[in-house]
Amino acid sequence: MGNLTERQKLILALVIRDYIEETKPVGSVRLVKHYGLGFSSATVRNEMMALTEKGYLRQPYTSAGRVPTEEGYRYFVRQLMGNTDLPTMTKQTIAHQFHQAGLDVDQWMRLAASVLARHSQAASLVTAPHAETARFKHIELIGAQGRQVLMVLVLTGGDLRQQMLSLAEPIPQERLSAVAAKINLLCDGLDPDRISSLSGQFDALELDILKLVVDDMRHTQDVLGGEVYRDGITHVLAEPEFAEVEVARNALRILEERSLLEDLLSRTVMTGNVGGVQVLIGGEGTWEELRDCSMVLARYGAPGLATGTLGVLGPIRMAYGQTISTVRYVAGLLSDLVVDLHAE
Amino acid sequence: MGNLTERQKLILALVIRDYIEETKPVGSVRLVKHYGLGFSSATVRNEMMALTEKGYLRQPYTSAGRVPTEEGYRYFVRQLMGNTDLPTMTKQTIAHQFHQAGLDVDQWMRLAASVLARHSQAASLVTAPHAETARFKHIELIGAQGRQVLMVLVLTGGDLRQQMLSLAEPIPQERLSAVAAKINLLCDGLDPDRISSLSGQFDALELDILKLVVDDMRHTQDVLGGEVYRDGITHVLAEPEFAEVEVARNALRILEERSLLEDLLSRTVMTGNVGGVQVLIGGEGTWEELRDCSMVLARYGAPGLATGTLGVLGPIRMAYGQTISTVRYVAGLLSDLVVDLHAE
DNA sequence: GTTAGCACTCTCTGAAAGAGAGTGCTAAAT
DNA sequence: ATTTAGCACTCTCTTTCAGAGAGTGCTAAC
Repeated sequence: MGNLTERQKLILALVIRDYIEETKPVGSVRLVKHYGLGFSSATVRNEMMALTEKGYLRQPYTSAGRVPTEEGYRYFVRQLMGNTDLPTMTKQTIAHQFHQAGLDVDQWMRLAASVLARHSQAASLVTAPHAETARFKHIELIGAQGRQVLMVLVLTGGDLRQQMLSLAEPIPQERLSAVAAKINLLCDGLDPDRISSLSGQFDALELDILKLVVDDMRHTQDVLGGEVYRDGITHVLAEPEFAEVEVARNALRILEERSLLEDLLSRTVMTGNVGGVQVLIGGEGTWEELRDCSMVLARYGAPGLATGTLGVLGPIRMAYGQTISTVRYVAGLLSDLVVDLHAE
Repeated sequence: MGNLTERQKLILALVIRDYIEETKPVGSVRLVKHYGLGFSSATVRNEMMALTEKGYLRQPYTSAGRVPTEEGYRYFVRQLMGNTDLPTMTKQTIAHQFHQAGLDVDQWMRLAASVLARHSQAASLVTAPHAETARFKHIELIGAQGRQVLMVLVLTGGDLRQQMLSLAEPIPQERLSAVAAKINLLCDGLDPDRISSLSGQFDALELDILKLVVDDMRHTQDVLGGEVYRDGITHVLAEPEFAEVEVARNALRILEERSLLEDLLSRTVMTGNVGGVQVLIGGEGTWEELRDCSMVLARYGAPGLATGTLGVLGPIRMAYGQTISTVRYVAGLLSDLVVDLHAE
């Protein structure tokens, strides 16, 4: 599939650009006229034929204009696009919004989803940051009415889990506080496995609670342990490729079904490094559900402390440059947040 | 708009039933044949004319079959439907699922959204329960690294709020614990206003924190203070009336935009009683966004303790009987949960 | 009050025709 | 050896038109 000449690269890039803007097959004449090329439409036709041969363009039907193939988009993103970056103005506006939100993680997540959705004109997705390896930090047991007890579990990295317990018999608050104090003393900074190994030093009530603590800590390590924030679902519906309801359903299922999402994330961004942006174009042969759409994903956070995932889902005909730089920039901001939360 | 004869009621009910099943205008001949009526199609035509006159039916175009108007659906829901109830089997299955979920509120919410979506074949919506009047129960201040402090605030009813604070200077954990203990002692069971009035008894650091506590408590009283759980968005997209993308967008915006939702809920279910189910058919002249869809909403919980909202959004051509009974039943289950969590 | 009969209305479907856009090829020009 | 002009050809999209079909509303008989 030999390499492309400079002129072929130019034409491929222009076809993609034009198709993204106009949503209809790009013809040779239009290309020459609209972008003031220094050669004739016949030349463009010849080059287009070559690009079609190589699998980067295709014709919806004989003697129609050209449309980029998925392979074409991939080549564009990898080789042609260059390192786009958001305008400084845009960056400042976004950063400003985040600074106004203070240090509330929930706010940041919501804002991140909103910014991603607006700037990429697609559906966005943000998972809350959580520690990769959960370590115990603090437990609090607060008696509610009767046998009900609220257990609040704090893990390193600020992960917080709550749970209502229903005990066999009412326990006075003093006893609960004592239990919490003992656990806090003995388990400080330990991972779930270490905690399990300490069972000898606790009585029955304490062991009951420790078991819940360990379960909760293990659960927190899942990819999607925390909340998932979404936004911009209506944007993708506005795109013509999602006019077909079946296509739209398929795409939204990815955002909606936790199991699909978990599978997808664990096999993509979770294998990559923080900071890198991954682009999935049209399922890539692996994900049937993604057949008609693309995703731009990134992992953010501080490795070892806490990480999360964010990304965007839109049509394959997506403004990759703009979207990738937005995802990268927001990932950077959220990484800063995570570091700030842990910084001294 | 005089009352309807028994036969007119029967015909209206059958038209609605048939239209819900078949999604196409109902003709007089079909009605007679398909439901074995004891009178002729000409009679049905006469009655249909009367029903059209009264505003309960309409014709998409001259000499087409009849389709229910919104007014028709409303009459049906109010007068004709009777008190439907889910089959005992179905109820048991649902209840069983909930019991398996233990006492984890998050699980219950997710399950409720899932059950509602599946049984009504529409998009569902559940808000977590929270106290109507927030009362202080417990505060915990946990030093993270450096000047960062995690504040965990527990309110009566099990509402839990967390927040990361960034203090002006590092404070040792002993001091933080002392502050928390003092606040716990003095504010126990108080509402935000009372807490504000105590300012004389605290020093600067304590006042800083108390201010955050009060703000957080006030925020919790909002309709949508907590998390919103959604499910079944793909169901509504499968309905033919949402094939038009504009219509689908409009409907999904209601679910997506917090501000719209807040307005909607505060002006409907929040004005009603716990237990009652409210049905909104086609915007009711008030909500432009709801023009092409219906919602079935209910409030659940225990008044005075904690309440939440749940509901379903689907096309106007909705199986109201089935949906209403599902919403009612799930609301009942969640109310039981809330009571359980507070019971002694 | 109910029903059969019938003319009429309106949509839906499919076929046919014409317009338009764009290609691929050939042969000339650079 | 490229590049370009010219041109026939292909395929879709839109419009038009006619016929089928479903269902009504009216009238007159039961």
